[in-house]
This record gives sequence, structure tokens and C-alpha cells, in this order.
Amino acid sequence: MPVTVLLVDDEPLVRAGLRAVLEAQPDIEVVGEAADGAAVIPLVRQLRPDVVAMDVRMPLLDGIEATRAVLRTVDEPPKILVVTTFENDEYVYEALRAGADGFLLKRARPAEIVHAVRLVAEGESLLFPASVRQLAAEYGDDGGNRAARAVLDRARLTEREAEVLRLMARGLSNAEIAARLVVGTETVKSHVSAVLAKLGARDRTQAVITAYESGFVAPG
Amino acid sequence: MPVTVLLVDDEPLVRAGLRAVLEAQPDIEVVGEAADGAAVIPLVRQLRPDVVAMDVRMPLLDGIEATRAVLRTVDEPPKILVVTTFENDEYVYEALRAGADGFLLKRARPAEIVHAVRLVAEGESLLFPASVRQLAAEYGDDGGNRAARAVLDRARLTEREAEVLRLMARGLSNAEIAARLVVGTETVKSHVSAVLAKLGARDRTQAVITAYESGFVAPG
DNA sequence: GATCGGCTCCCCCGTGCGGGGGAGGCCCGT
DNA sequence: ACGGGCCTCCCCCGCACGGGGGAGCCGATC
Repeated sequence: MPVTVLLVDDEPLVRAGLRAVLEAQPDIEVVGEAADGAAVIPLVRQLRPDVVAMDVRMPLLDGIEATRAVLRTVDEPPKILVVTTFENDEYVYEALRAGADGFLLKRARPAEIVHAVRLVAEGESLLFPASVRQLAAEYGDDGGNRAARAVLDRARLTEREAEVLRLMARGLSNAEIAARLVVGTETVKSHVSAVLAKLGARDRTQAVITAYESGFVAPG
Repeated sequence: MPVTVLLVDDEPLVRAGLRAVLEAQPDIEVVGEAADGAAVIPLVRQLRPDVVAMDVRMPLLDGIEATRAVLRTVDEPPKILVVTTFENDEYVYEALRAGADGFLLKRARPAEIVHAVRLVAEGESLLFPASVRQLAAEYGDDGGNRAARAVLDRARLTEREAEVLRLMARGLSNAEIAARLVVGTETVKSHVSAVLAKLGARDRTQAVITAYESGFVAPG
């Protein structure tokens, strides 16, 4: 059965764009739209979507409050994917603290948007810490590390994965990590892949960046 | 003509080991040995080696003082490669501040030792920041970041290389960096290789680690 | 007993990465 | 006028990396 998505954004253009991108996927179905946060709760109750793609800046009730409201009042709440143009990092951070499962940039490529929806639908946390920082820089926004911390707080790495990430952050290769942990390199690759997925990192470098940005490893 | 090396270490065993490793290379020649720092200056004057492999902990005159003395009193001084078992990070840091061109762990593999000698002989700075951290951790030594800072201070990156490193530290791939700087990917690869060589990093992840450890990029 | 998450290991596969060279153009200092 | 540093781009090449599957084992949980 397909992943059902509710779109919440005050701009019709954005909703149309998201709908076009998501409906192009056979396994994703957009089941409804809302133009402001206040309309979200009844729609969630009615449609019971798997994922809510939620804008942060909206009239009446913003994405953060709407996220809190949904999580507080709905049984088996949907996954919340915060959508942002990212003029304001603060909002994203707050939304994550409010319980959102991931965030997504409007500027992201279609494939990334689709990927993000699938990921949160599967119960994985969050996306794009390093690339958020990168895009934030383009906008002159200095943000990132607080979001990165939120990412890691919510990433729910297993003990082994955390251990692997720590070694990655010391510059060790997969083979070296394998030797250190006395396991096979294939095992390490599995853990590394899990870490990359959970952190939304494209490669080990981005994962290590997130580790530093979040304070997961101490710079000093 | 071969690279000439003067070995300075109070332990004959270490000298013998270094000699064996280095003389196995056709392009490297060990031209002399000294057992303490005090003997270094006259030997340098007499032998005019390209590189001095200098232990830090020695009787009479330690490696730091010996390094200062050589650089202060000899015209066209040799490159100084500080050799350490690294129980003490402080010494290495001081030696680098004193003007040493690189540091090297006794536990390093022969190939790394040879590589280090060749590098400093060619005028490149320094080696193994990330792996130093790694080995330091094995010894329960928490050191690393001060040495990393010294590495970067002395790495003398060109403007372009520094720019590339900053982008690497934001998680960008070579292709993305190329797009950002409006140059070819081959150009970026050249810069990245130069950065890796100067920082003594094996891969971009280690380079980014060094960037964070040294404060070259701000964690926050 | 069955189910689930975590850890382990395996396959195939594409490609980005990094090493090793070289080369031309540019500016700058001698 | 020449060399040297820097930036630019090119070649070949091997390999580690990362994606996408699958599978067995164990302990906890239901």
C-alpha cells in the first residue's frame, strides 16, 4: 500500500509543486492539502495520512504549533516532515524539538524530496544536516549546528552505530574500524550505511561534519 | 641525488630501526647519527643533511631546544622531522612552534616514515594529524587539537586551497566544489590533493577533521 | 512460539575519490 | 628575460566507498 501524504502550506504553488513531485511516484499518494496550520488537525483525523509535509511559516497556526497540536491530540500521529525555505533556522530547530520527524528544503531536488518522504514514512529520522548548512550558507544564514544537534538527538543511533561514528570522526577507514572493533569490513559498511541514512548524510565526510556540529564529538 | 638524513635519538635501537627503514630506499641516505641534542649542531654543519630526524625526548638537549638551536645557528638549515612515541603531545606542539617541519610517530609503518622524510625533503610541511589523534587515543592521551592547529598554521595553504578546504568542511563533493568555484572537477581534484598532502591527511574526511580540530572552521 | 530489533556477514555494482604523472598560462620578483 | 609559484586542466589507474539487496543469529518482548 502506498504512502499517504497530507500537504500543508499556505502557498498553492508550493503545494502544487510537492504534489507533482510526489504523485509522480507510484508508491506515494497525496491525500489532501491544507493552507494553514489550523486546518491540519481535522484533516489528519479524517485522512489519517502517513506523512504530513508541513510548512513552518503559515498564517493562523505555524508549523511548530501545528506539529505540537497534532502530536498531542491525535492517536498514532503521522510522521511530520517540516518543509522550509530556510530563511529561518530557528523555526526548523523548534519544529524538531516539537517532535517533527524530519525537515526538508523547498530547494531540494525532487529525488531528495521523494527520498525524505519515504524515509520518514519508514520511521527513520530526519534529513540533510550537511546540505542544510551548505544551503544556509548560500543565503548568508549562519545556522546549522543547532539543527545538527537536533538531528543527532533524534537520530537514535544504536550503540554500535554511535561507536562507528565516533571512529569515523577520528578519521578511520572502514577497514581500520573493522580491525578496531574486531568485526568484518562488511559489517562496518552496514553500520556506516545506517549512520549515513539516519543522519541524512551523503558520505562519511558529511556524517563527521554533523558529528562535530552537533557536539557528538568534541572539537577540543 | 639522494635525500640525506641525520638521525638523532638517544636510543640506539630506534636509530638502527630508522636507518634500516630509510636505507632500504635507493633515494634516501642516512649520513650520520647522534645520541643527544647537543651533538646535533656540529654534525649538521659538517654533514649538511637535507633532513634531521629528531627525537623529542633526549638527554642534555631535547629535541625542541635542539631544533631551535639548529634553525638559529645554521645557514640553510635542514628540514626537521620530529620523531616521537607521543606519550607527550606537548613536546610535539612545542617542537612545531620551534620550527620543526613535521612530526612522525615511531609506531608509524615504514612506508609512512619514508613518505614523511621525502615530503619534508621536498619542502612540504608535516604529517599525520588525524592518525596522530587516533594513536594518541590508543594511549589514553587526549591530545591532538593543538597539534592540529600547529599543522594548519604551518601548512601554508594557498588562498585557493583554503577555499577548497572550507567547502570540503561543508560537506561538498568535488563536483559541487567545482560548480561553486566555476572551475573543472580536475582542478578541484588538484587542490584537494594539495590540501591532503599539506595536512598529511589520507582522505577528505581526515582533512575536515583537521580543519575542525584546528579551528580552521568554526564548529558553531 | 513468534516477532522484532540489533549485530553480524555476504553478494553485486557503479562511481567518486585520491595517487601518479604531465602541461600550459599567468603574474610576480629578480 | 628567466624562473617560480599558483591556478588551471588533462591522462591513467586502483580502490575504497556507498547503495541495494539478502541472510543468519541472538536476546528481548509479546
